[in-house]
Amino acid sequence: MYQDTSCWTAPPIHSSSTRWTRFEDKLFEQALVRFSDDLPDRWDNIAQQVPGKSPTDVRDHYEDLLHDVLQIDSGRVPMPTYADDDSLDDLSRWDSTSQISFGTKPKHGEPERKKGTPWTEEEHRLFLLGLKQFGKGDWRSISRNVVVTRTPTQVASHAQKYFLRQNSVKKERKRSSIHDITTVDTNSMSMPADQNWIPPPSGPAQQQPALQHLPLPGHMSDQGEGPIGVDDIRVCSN
DNA sequence: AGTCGGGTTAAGC
DNA sequence: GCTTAACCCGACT
Repeated sequence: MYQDTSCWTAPPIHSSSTRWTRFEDKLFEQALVRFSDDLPDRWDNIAQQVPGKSPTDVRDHYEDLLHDVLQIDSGRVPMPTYADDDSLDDLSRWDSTSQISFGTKPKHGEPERKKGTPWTEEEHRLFLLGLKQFGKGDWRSISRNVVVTRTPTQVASHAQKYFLRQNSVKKERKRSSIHDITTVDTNSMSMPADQNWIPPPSGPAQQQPALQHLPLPGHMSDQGEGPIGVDDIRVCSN
């Protein structure tokens, strides 16, 4: 029972460049995950997924969202814009079988075990942000409002691995992992122009530059370098 | 071949 | 609904 995104009974779409409907938001967020920030024409691609929106629109919207998150993060705003909205449930995610359409969708009712779509950097960053917003344990809210491409179960599972990694990494890390990213790289996330976010004064002087941009593994076949995963992103304020 | 990382799933609370 | 742990698979050593 896979949900084909193309089969959605799409609600009326208002393609105003200023107003974003829930549905548009969904399309946007899904596209956000699909087109990682390492792709050249990211906003063009994403814009194509959201009818009526221009690349500039989606980029602005992204910065808006990021800004919101950062404000929430810094305790200025209680809740995210649509935190209590649940009218988008049916179109917010795929079944774990189909997941993100990264090209490898199971044909049809395949009894086979699904491989499981790896988390993207983007998703992991969102996860970390959600973690800060809603706290550890509220996977449902995180899934619902932040990492909309993952089910609560998937988020919980990812969190489990993430925290396990955090613990084991203290001892000694063997291979690099996506979970090594523990800081949200807000730069690579396109900081809002106005830079309203004020990093909480974390006592002593440490606080590295909010975000470290670590190279992703991608394909390390030719690069003998130690690849680092999505999880190298760490939430900054703390 | 053994080990590790990461995703899914089932069981327990 | 969340946590924990087993399980599985792919990739790395």
